[in-house]
Amino acid sequence: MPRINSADVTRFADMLAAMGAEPRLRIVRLLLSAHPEGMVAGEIGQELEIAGSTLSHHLDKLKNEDLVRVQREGTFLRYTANAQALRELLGFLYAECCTRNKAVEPQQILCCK
Amino acid sequence: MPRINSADVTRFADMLAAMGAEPRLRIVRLLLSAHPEGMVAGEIGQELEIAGSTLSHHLDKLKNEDLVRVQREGTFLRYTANAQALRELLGFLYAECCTRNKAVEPQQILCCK
DNA sequence: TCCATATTTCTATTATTATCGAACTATTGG
DNA sequence: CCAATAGTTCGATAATAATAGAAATATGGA
Repeated sequence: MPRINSADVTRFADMLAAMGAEPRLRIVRLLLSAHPEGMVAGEIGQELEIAGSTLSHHLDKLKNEDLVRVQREGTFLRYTANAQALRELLGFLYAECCTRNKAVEPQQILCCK
Repeated sequence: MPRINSADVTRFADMLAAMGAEPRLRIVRLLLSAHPEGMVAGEIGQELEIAGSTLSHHLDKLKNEDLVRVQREGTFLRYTANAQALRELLGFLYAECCTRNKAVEPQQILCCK
């Protein structure tokens, strides 16, 4: 069981905050649904009807927490969800709720049939 | 697999936002570590060194998202983590990452050995 | 080089959030 | 009823975040 230190808590809080805004949660969902190809910024904005500059700001937040990755494709920028980061976040929450304590039984979660 | 609608996304975003502040994430962690007994407000504030009025504000946010429950014990108020709400949040994230899409393999998470 | 397109960065505005002392409310015990 | 204790609500301030139009930057192609 990994040891969780103060810096980890700060980091996971930041990740949760990044996902804790409706436009950004929608962005992450959309990128997951398009995983692993991801989507270029314009497609995301069109799909979610977010103004370009606003979208850019949200993508920047997600990028700062390493929840999404970006790579240039000519004049486009392609964003993808970072599965590893999401894995770590889920692992943290599981450790907190299911492993470290007995608040939530693992088998009560969807994935653990 | 449960169908996720727009209202769900809003609700989960709000829950993530509630956990996405370091003081509140610490509160939830603390309450989970004391689960299922929970802790009275004063103990939480003492442990985390948060001023009373500030703590009250954070507990209110968590309560609004139903992430914690409260009950009076004489002159004390005892707060407990709401395991069911956490279960739903974890289930949602799992569905998004592992089930609905293939971004994160279930067995890569701690709980699914 | 110049143009068109994609996206970001800048700038400003508005809205939300965090913090905490002070005042208030609730409960128990005398 | 009064005092003591626990906790919340109020009020003010400061900090952070969201939004979006306009200007700037980056890329590729004519």
